Formats: sequence, structure tokens, C-alpha cells
Amino acid sequence: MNARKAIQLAAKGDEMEHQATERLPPKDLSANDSPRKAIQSVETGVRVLRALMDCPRDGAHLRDVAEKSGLSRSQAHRYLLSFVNTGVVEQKVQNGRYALGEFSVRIGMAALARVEPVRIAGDNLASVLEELQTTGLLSVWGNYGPTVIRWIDGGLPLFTSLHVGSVLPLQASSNGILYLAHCSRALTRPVIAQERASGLVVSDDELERQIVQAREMGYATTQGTVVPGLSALSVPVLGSGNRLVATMSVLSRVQEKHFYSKPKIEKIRSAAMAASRAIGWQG
Amino acid sequence: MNARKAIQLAAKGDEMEHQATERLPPKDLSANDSPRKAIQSVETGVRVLRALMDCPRDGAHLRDVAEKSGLSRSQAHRYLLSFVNTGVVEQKVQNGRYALGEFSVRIGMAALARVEPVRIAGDNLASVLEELQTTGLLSVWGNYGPTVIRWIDGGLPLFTSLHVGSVLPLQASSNGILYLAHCSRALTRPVIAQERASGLVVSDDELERQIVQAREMGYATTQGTVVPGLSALSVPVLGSGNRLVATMSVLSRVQEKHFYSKPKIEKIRSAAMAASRAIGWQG
DNA sequence: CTATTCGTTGGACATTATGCAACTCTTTTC
DNA sequence: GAAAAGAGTTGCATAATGTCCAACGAATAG
Repeated sequence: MNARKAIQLAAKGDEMEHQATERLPPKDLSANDSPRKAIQSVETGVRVLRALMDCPRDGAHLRDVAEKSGLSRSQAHRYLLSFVNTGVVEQKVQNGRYALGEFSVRIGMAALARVEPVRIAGDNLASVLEELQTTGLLSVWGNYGPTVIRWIDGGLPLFTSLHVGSVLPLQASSNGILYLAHCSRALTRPVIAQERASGLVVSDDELERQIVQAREMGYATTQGTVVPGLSALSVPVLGSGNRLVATMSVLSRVQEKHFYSKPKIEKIRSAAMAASRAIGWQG
Repeated sequence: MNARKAIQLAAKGDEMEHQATERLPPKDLSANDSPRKAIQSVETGVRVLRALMDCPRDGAHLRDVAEKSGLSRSQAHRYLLSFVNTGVVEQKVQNGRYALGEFSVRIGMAALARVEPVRIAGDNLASVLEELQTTGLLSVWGNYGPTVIRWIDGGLPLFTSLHVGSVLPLQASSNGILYLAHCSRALTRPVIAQERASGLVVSDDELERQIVQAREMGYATTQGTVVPGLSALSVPVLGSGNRLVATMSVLSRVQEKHFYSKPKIEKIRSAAMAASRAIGWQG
């Protein structure tokens, strides 16, 4: 939690003008970044790495790294030098450009091995729910369709038949729409067929409309179609290769018509995106 | 041309001892490491990361990090603090242990995306999977063993607990057999030891038999031993000097007993060999 | 209860990062 | 073809910053 705040703080220092002559006042650095005494050079170094992360495949020019990280060229050069010395960054011999190196791969592999998608998604969901003071659930694909694997009570007292293990419908549920929007037909078709055989039918046109909308907006909603009296807003948690790993759903009562305000939606979405990034998704 | 000279100079300063209790004299730091002026704190920071990398997956105590990186506790604490502030490291709330964090995953994915062999092997695998209408994965050797670095859905709807970052066993997995067949004992022995300590035991004779077979046939298979209900066929991607760079695995359901027909196996093998040649293998 | 051990923090001092300017080499411009 | 601009790299004086020592509160053990 502290980390996230710190990241945002650090990110803030990026929107400065990148004129050659303008520069961050050192005071701001020491004042903003961390009240607790830490190593500024390390945090600066991470800014350099961050600048290297989104650069073309053939590497970035020193000048660009300097700009993106808000450092002077000579400063950026010194940091890159240290990273090159340690193998974190490689400097291509042909063109002199910098790019993440072999050691970065190894760090990432070690970090990846620690990743537990379900736990991470669950934690992120829990913190949003606490902030919004409501209840929600986490689902993943099971043998019979989207399956609730965590139910988190966050203040909103809800009495429903939903519980861990419940299978949610694909049609007419905000969860289901996300699976339809992100998973292959081969996966969803048999489930849809079975739902329709049991009498739950939403027209193909209507489904298609909702799918398109979910892809565009990045979330899906329902009002009372799964559980009478309950609205839900669901967001996807994606893994590497844009694979749908899980969905987060935030519940509310249908009476509270304006529960899902723009800022709330943004909070929920960014929680899901934070989880996505933490498990290897790259927008 | 100036760049080339500089790069060679930089490569020199990489040999550092990792003794536990010994501390590096400050003099050595400034004298040995880099003749060129760089940021010492960054290089120290990387030492801290290196210490975190070869720690158990559930995190390391501050004291262990301090020992492994050759820093005092207070010093290590300051560095970890900065890494936590930037999201590179996470400190678990429950036990206070430190482990690589979200940002490390992102750095790693960004670095992986730039690695040529991985891209080539991934592309080749993807096209085979599309042709065979099934799902598969790419793995490379990571800190804890064979690690999934790409998961490609090619039509066969599979949802398992496997994901990018999963560490596959050496024993009883088609992937693992390939690593046993192509990598040195020194690399695999500790992992085998740990697997057996956790209860996964395949007899040495049986392993040896599978290894010999894998070397002869050029591929390895499993049925349901890693993930219940899933069969896998794995082929090696080799680099120069017959080094095992990655493995490709093609999955299917165990029910489809005759999925891996001769022509299919040939397709998969030739995809791997094409990738191998593209990255410098000369069989 | 005392005695350790662990994570964490404060403060003085000396090491180290900073910013400027200069230099080399390449690329662009006229 | 020479000049000018831009790239990466480096020296140096100064001031900021990391280091070390010691200490504190909280666990844990004996």
C-alpha cells in the first residue's frame, strides 16, 4: 500500500518540462519522495529503469532516457553506467543505445516465480472494497463457467445465494460478459448452449452489443439480472498475452442508482489494472 | 567507435564475492568496481536485489539480505526501503519479509520481450499451435527451475493453474526431462533435491530411461502428471553449442489419446528446429 | 524476569553524487 | 568542404548524501 502511494508520488515527478535548462529542484526530491530516510540514488536509478522499460526494441538513446527520467544527460549517463556494470542494462555495441539486459530478465524470472495471480487479484479487490465500503467477488473460469473463488464482505450487508463455488452465468451477468469478451468461442460456446437449454436466453445481438461495449469501456455492468436487487460492476484482470485470468466484481443495491460514479469506476478499474500489471500484463 | 571502447572497459568490473559475514572494505568498492565514474549506490542496490533473487520464494529476512549483500543491517534496510518505495521490492505485512515486487515483474517482462531467442521461439510456437488448434507454452530456465514465460491459447480451451511464471517440475514433466537431458547436473541437482524433499520422487532409473529416450527421440511427453487431465509434448529449442535455450510444449487433453500423431510430432519438432537454427544452433 | 535478536531510526562525519563545462566523434547544414 | 549542431562521455569543485555507530521498541527465547 505504501509502495503504491510512493510510486504515484514518484510518477508525479515526471510531468516536468524537459527543457535542457530546467530541472527538478533537489529540495523537492528529498521532501516529496519519502519521509523515511532512504537511498535517493536508488530511487533515481529506478526512474532510469522505468524510462528504459517503454523504449523501442533496438534500445533507447541516452538523450531519451535522460528526458524520460528527468535527469541531465551526464547524470543519466552515470546511472546507466552503473547498470551496465551490473548487467541490468546492456549497451549495444553497434549503435551505443541502451536497453534492459540479461540481469533484468533474471530479476523478472525470480519475481515471476513468486506471483500468485489469484492472491494478487484478491488483495487488490479487497483494498478497493474496503475503500468503497461495499462487497464484491473474484471469479475465475472453472469447469462449468465463471466460478466465484473469493467473496469479500466490505461493509454492505448482502444476503444472496451467491457464495464461493457459485457458477455465474455467461449471459446477463457482468462477469459473464467479460469472459465472452476476452475468451475464445470454443471455451464459451458449450456453456452458452447449456444455459440456453436451461431457459436462460439473451439474444445474440444483445450479447454482441454488450461484448463490444465491455471491450471498449473496460468493464461491464448488470442490474439485478443475476441476483434480484443487486447491481454489479465487473472488471477484467488480464495476464500476459491479454489472457483473462480473473474478474473482479463490485456489488451494490439496485436502489443506489448512482453508486457507480465515474471516480469509483476509475478506482475499480485501476485496481484491476494494477493487479494485471503485477502478474505480467503489458498494456 | 568511442562507444565500443567504453563498453569493453565497463565489462571488467563484475567479479564480486558473496561471502556471508564478510563486509566489503569501502576502498575496494571505489578502487575495483569501475574505473569509470558511476553511481556506487546503484551498484550496491543491485547487490541487494541479487541477494533477494536467491532467496526462498516466500521472502527473506532483512538480516539475510544484509548478509548476502555484504551490507550492515541498517544499510540494507535503507536500500530495501527505497526499493519498497518504488515497488521493486515488497515487504509482506504479516511477517515483515522482503521479496521482489510488482515492478520487478514488469521490468522482467519488458526485458524478456527484447530477447531475440524468446521472441523467435514464441513466434514459431504460436504458429504451430494455431495450425494444430491447441494450446501450449514456452519455458526457460529460471531461478527455481523451468519457468513458464509464455502461454499461448491456440483454440483448445484449457484453464489450469498454470500461468506465466509457474515453475514446472523437473521430474514427471515433459519439460523437465528436456532440461535434465540437456543441462548440466550442477544446474539441475539442487532443484531435484528440493523436489524430492517436497515429496515428488521419481526413481533415478526411471528418470535415466526418460532422459535417454528424450535425447534419442528429440522430444518428451507426459500424461497428466503435472496437471491432471493434461498431456504434454515438449521439444527443445537449442542455441549455439547445443545449449538448451528454451522448451516448447504442446498440450492436449488426456482423453484424446492419439493426439500426438507422427505428422503432428514432426510439425512440432521442425518448428523447434527452425527456431533453433534462427538463433544460431548448428546441429 | 532478563537476555537476545530483529527491524528500525537519529545524528555526525566523510564519502559521493551533482551540475557545469569541456572534449571527442558523428551527423547535419549550408 | 567547413562549420555548426548534437550525440556520448568525462574532470572537477562543491554541496548534498550515504555510511557508520549507537540506541530504541518490540518480539522471542531462556
